[in-house]
Amino acid sequence: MSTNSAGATVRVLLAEDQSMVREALAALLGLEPDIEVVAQVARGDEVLAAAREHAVDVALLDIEMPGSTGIEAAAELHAELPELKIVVLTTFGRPGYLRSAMEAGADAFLVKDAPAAQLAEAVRKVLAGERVIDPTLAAAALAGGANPLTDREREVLRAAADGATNAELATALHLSPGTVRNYLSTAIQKLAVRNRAEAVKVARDKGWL
Amino acid sequence: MSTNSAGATVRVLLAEDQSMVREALAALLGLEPDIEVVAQVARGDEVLAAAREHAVDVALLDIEMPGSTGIEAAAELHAELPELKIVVLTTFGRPGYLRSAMEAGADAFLVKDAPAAQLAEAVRKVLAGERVIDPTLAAAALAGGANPLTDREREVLRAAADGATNAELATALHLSPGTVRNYLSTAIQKLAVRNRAEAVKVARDKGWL
DNA sequence: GGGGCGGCATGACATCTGTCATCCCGGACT
DNA sequence: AGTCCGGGATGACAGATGTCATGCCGCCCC
Repeated sequence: MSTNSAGATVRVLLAEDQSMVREALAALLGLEPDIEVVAQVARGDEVLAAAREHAVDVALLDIEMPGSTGIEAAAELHAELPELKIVVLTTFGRPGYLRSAMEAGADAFLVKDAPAAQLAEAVRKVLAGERVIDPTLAAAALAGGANPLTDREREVLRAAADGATNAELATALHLSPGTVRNYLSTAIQKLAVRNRAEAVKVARDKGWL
Repeated sequence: MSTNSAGATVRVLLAEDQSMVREALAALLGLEPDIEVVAQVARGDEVLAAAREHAVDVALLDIEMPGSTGIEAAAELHAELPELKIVVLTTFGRPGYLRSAMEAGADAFLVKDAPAAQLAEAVRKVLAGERVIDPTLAAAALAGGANPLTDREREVLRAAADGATNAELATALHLSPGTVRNYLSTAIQKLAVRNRAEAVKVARDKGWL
């Protein structure tokens, strides 16, 4: 159990699947005298156990990871270790990601093309009880509105993303081919596009997929 | 002009668009006593000028960058500064990327989920005249064969990737709609898939797009 | 000079996709 | 009880897409 009192070093967990990036971020944080990276994992489903075992103060989570996403890991951490501060760090500044990260209990949301100095800064701020969110992204998330797709529409769209045909989608999802087309049709209209490919594209880069 | 003689420090240029990753990699390399990161750029089209200005020994290039790709930058460097060693570092281990990186004059090809230690090691090896390539990837590149698509097919497929309709592609590429369909049809057959969406997918993750 | 290949085009045809109207069911809210 | 919404389905229809045969041009190579 760590105390987080002034002067003590912050115990950080790093979750990121690309080793080179992960170890590089560790090196970066290692330069800060008040921060210590005490655990590194490459999969979302190893986050909770590692956080428990190493009694970490702050978890730094990438979203795109095998096993489970950083968002899911954040939700688990928030439920099991409510004291723990969570920083979500991701490649894509998708408004939907920000929204779901916050709903999962994240304290900070950073994109990887922000200056590196913001990383250590964010760690310190969340520890002080602050929340850290890129204002531009926050605006986009609020303006963009919530995900308009129903669960089923999202499922079907996700399944259709790789170019599967309607018949294949139907068998894969245990639906009638006609129903698949109906869901895709409504999704297409809700997203104001003209075919499934465009629908996949916009849903993806809003973080709705 | 640097000498690269034993004992001298290696002058490295880092090209990577995501600041956080770039600065983290710089921190990582900074830990090595014999390596010095003397220049950092975030765009492909700034690589050549920076390499000239800072008299670098090794250029470390990400592929996915705005301006121009790391591959294109590598080709420029190789033509203008043949002495310079080039390490291509990328997120995706696509065989096609490896192939074109090598054709562009790269001396090493690393994927970001290799262990971080390989980065400094690769820098030293290329400087010693060695070539560094992941054997698994090399095998895949050789087995996978060359890109079977013609220039036009690739162009059309790339343009179709975002879900544009045939008519739109036709006007965008100054072609007849029928011709667009012909190209897509041949591309679909060459890639042994059943529609444009799948064609885009497989072309993409072979690095052929 | 003939053959092959790539770029470009057309027309015909079969299938796939997207839309719409319409239906049934169950849960939630008034 | 009535209404709305989401899940699931059917059938009909128009338009988009994929295939194929065929033709023309220009280039390169034997």
